[in-house]
Amino acid sequence: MTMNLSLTDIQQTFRDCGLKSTPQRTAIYQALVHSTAHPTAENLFTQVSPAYPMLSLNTVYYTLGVLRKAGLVQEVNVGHDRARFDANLSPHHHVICLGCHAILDVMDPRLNRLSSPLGIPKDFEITSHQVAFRGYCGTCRRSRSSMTTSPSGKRPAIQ
Amino acid sequence: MTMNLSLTDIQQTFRDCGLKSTPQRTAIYQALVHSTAHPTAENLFTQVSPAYPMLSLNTVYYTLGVLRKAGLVQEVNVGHDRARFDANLSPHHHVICLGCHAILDVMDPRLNRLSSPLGIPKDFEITSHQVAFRGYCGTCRRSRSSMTTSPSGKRPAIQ
DNA sequence: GTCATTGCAAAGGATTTGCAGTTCC
DNA sequence: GGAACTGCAAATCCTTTGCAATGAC
Repeated sequence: MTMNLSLTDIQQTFRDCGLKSTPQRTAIYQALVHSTAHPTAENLFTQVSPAYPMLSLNTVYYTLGVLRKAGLVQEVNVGHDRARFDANLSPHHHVICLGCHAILDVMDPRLNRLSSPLGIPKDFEITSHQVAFRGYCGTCRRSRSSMTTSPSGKRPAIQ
Repeated sequence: MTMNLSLTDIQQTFRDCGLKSTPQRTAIYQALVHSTAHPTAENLFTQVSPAYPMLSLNTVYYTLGVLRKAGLVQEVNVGHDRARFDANLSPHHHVICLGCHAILDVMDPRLNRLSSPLGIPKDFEITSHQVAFRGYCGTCRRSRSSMTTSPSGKRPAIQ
């Protein structure tokens, strides 16, 4: 989520990017801008559907593709599961909960200034970087600790 | 790629993890250990197939799943395309070429010591982090610059 | 008027599941 | 001997493609 964009703001954004402004497109983008949950295409479909019962999931995919190419949206990839989307355009990083797969934005500016990595070919041009922190959110941590605590304190070797 | 593991090393590793040692499993793991290319399941299938003509792609998936659960292999996710695998167990990071989708390991130890990120809930427990650098390798950079150079130097607004 | 966008249906591609036969321990 | 592993086939799930109708500019 970047900020509170009004409908007219969004339509102006579309115009600036040379995109046609349709009700579906506006609704999908607005839902994404106002979300911090990094929703999937289907999440957005479910959220926008009530207002546009004729909306098809295909349109959500198509729209997200258009917005991505226009640079208004980024795809966040965690695991090789379904794609998740983010309308936060400022450089930022992510924290991913391994339990519930929640994704949180991390705006820590120190992470934006990592020096170029050692040991890569000199002619490799780095254009961006992103840090992914993994761990367990409070809720998942609590439910895990009550589950996996064993007398020996050992974890099973597998899984 | 971690190091040069012999067949007996690999069989010992499997034994240590409580995994049965089969020819297919050994071949798949060996191929992965000796690769720096972060191959896909299908890459590994193609590579191992000649020696084991009866090998099924399913077995490759199954094996990679077993190795992942045993902690011998990690899945590297770049984009939401096919999963790629890495037998490098030491903490490390990745550089991804946006042109050819090559993935390089980055062993820069400074990246292993990032401080905990600001602005996340205090009860979120971070267990690991990984930095993904993106850019263009020398080859892709050269073919791109000869292609996209335009008099105005402007990039197209879309795509 | 033209071309992007939409919706529906079908296709595509990566991965998983079911199951019988085999192999490792 | 028993459980894990393998191979084949079919199923599943996310995403893309084809195409005719609609709508934005």
